[in-house]
Amino acid sequence: MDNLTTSSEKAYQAILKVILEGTLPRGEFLSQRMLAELADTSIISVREALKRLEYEHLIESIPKWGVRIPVETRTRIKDLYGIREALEVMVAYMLCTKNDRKAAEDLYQIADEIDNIDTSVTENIEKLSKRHRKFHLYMAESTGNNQLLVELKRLSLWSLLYQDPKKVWEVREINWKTWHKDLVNEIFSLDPARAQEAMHKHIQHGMQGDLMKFDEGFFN
Amino acid sequence: MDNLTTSSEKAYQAILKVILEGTLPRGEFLSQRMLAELADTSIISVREALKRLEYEHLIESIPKWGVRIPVETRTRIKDLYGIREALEVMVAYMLCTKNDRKAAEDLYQIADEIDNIDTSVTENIEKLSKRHRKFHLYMAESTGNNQLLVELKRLSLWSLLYQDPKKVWEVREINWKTWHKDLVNEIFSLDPARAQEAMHKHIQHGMQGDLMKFDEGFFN
DNA sequence: AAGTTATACTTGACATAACAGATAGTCGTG
DNA sequence: CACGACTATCTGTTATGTCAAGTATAACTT
Repeated sequence: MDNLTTSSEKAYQAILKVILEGTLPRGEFLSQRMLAELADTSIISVREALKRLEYEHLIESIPKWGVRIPVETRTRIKDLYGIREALEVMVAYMLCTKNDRKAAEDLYQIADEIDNIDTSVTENIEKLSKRHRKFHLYMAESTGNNQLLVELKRLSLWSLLYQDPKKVWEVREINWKTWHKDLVNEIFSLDPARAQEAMHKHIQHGMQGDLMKFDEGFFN
Repeated sequence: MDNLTTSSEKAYQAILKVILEGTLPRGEFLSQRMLAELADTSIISVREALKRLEYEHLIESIPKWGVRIPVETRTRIKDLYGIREALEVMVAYMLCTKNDRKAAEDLYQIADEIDNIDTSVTENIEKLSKRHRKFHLYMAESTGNNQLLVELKRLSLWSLLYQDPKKVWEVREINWKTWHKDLVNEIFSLDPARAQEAMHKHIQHGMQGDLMKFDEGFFN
């Protein structure tokens, strides 16, 4: 956990916690005073925290009216995944044109670890989720563009909102054993078109999983 | 100009104004009280405005120390252009796969307007800048992904920071008369690889112009 | 004269409280 | 019973004042 030196940070962490726990109802407006009491700080710190959370797509703010946790819709999911896809494809493109062999080897190894995890063991699922996050962040780091990393982290918070990993991974069983290794190979194929197309597919595949969850009414 | 109903908005507009005018020195820390006096509001409204400006990459904030207009560096320019490139390439990709003929025709017309403006007339330069902005925003709109538009607008504010259009456009004289029309043609070529590559080139070309300005010491 | 301490002043951060707008409930009147 | 005005009480917004921390300057000591 970060420093809780500043009061805004304290408010941020507290609100983030209850959001991720899912205790707050979606769609209903949240009272700033209530949140201040909950976080044991003042309203103004809460407001700063809310600004940040809005920026991270975890809440939406309607001026003069308040903030709320957005109700998910298909279009919202698709839109945010679109941003994610844009950034990740750019990562793939940059890695491809840079052709950093060290990064290629490291990534291949991480990909191998991911592909070989036995998902039938429930304990492994969380581990898989962590590895997968590490995988994508490592790619972003390897581009050398720090802003890309920042933006991707900002989005990754949102996707934590529905982290029931069982559903997420189930869908991907199709071509399981080489799914991530193939991606790495395509990225480092020295052909930007192939690299980008592989990443497009990768992200879109993930989105399909989340959309299925949505259709099944996973988000109350 | 937006509603100046809220006080934060007022502060935001006032601070944005002085930033874009370039009257504030880069690198030096700005006093919140001074800004509050300048915007004729209270400190807290200024603080909210600063948070937003930080998200828009116009200022950077160092906790417990204050905010300042960042000194530009080559890496900062390249990093932010990287984000821009990611989003714009995604726009191109989506337009290509959607293949909306109406959008194609509209865009071709705007591109034609841009390509045919006589840049030797100084009055036209601002017009050109506006058209170019419209061009890119129209593309983003046509994707149907609203978030893409939001993110691009957020970034476009930053690039306004060095809007001395003479320099910007000068560089692009090379293959002038069909530069934007070619881009539109490539995007709607039905080949995602070509669409993306054309947009990569387009943005990178713009970046090269700004980097040249930077090397010439354009940003004091 | 040099170094150290004290003090006044600046800054950002924050809490409290006052303000404005909207809503819901209630009381009173037709 | 119905309907309109008033009030109590929510809400977000914002101004004022306070606090702590850092900085420069003055003052004192050796």
